[in-house]
Amino acid sequence: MVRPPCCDKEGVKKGPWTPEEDLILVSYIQEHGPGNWRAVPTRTGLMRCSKSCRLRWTNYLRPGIKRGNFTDQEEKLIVHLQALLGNRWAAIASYLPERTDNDIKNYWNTHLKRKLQSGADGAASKPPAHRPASSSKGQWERRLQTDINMARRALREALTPLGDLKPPPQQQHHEATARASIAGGEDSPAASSSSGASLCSPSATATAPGPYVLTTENISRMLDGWAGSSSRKGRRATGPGTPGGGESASTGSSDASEVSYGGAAASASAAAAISEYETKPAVAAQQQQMPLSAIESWLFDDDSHFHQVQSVSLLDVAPMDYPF
DNA sequence: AACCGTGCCAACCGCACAGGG
DNA sequence: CCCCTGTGCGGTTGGCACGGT
Repeated sequence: MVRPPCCDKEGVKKGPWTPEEDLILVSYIQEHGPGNWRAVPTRTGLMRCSKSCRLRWTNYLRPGIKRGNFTDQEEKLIVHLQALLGNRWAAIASYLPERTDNDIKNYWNTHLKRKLQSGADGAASKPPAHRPASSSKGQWERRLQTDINMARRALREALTPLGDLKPPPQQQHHEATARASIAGGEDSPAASSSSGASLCSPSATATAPGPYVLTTENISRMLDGWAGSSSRKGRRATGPGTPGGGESASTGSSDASEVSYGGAAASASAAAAISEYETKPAVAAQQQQMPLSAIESWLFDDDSHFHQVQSVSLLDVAPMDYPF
C-alpha cells in the first residue's frame, strides 16, 4: 500500500519557518491545543503540510524546550541510554524532558558518536544490546518501562562517580513532571498544569542559541510587529540568547538585555496559554542552576514509585567507560 | 580578503503503527 | 475484519555559519 507523500501537493511551502508562520501556528495551538494536525494548515491558512506543522511544534515551538549546550551529565546520560536503548531517540528524549528527540539525535550524530569513535573503540561503541526491531507499540512501551528501570539503576551506577550527585530537595516538582512525561508518553496535554509560565523563562532564553526561539520576549517581538527580518542568519552570532558557545556564557547572567520582557501583556498571556499545553514543563530558571536535576532526582528516587516491572534483573548493565 | 572545508541543525522523507469508520 | 487516515519515529539532507588556509 503505497501512500502518496503528505507534502507532495503543490503550493505547500517547505524550508525554514518564518516568525510569522510560527506566530500563526502558536496562536492556533494556543486556541485549540496541539493535535489534529491535519486541520492546522487549512484552519490557519499556513501553506505547510500537517506534518511540518507538527514537527515545527514538537521540535521547536513546544514549551519547555531547552536548546543547545548539552551538559556533561546530559552527554553521559545520552551515551548511556543510547547504549541501553539503541537509537530510540524518542525513548531517550523521554529521559531528558527538555530535549527533543531530534535534538538528541543531532547531538549524538554530530558530537557523541564521533567522540566515542575517536575516543575509545571499546564497550561504549558497541551496538546496543537489543534493538526494538519491529515490536508492537504495546510491547514497545512495556519494553520501555523495563528499560526505564534498568536505565535508572544503570545510570545511578554510571553517574554516581561524578561525585556531585545529590538529589536537590526542591526538585520534587521536576521529578514529578519528568516521571509524568515518561509514564504518560510524550505529549499528553493533560499531564501539564501548574508550572505557570515556566515555558519562557528568562534563563531558558539566555541559553537558547537558535535562530529565534519561541520565548516570551520573542512572542512579544512577534506581537509587537517584529519588523526586523530575523532569520537563521543570526543563529550563531546574533540570535537571541548566547550563540553556539553558550556554555561559557550561559551562566545565567549573560545577555541581560535579552531578558527584557517589555511587559507585553499579550505575550505574557500567550506564554501562559501555551504553558497549558506544556507536557514537559521547563522551570528553566531552576534548571539552569541545577542542570539535570529532574533526572537526578528521578534517578535517585526510590524505585517504589513504579508499580510495575520490579522484577527486572539488572543483568549486564555495567558502568561504562566514557572516552571523555 | 577570498576561498574552501567542516560542523551544525532545522527540516524533510518515508516507514510503521494505532485507531476510527 | 478491512481500509483509510492521522500520528510518531528514525534516518537523511540542505543550507548556513564558522574556522582555517
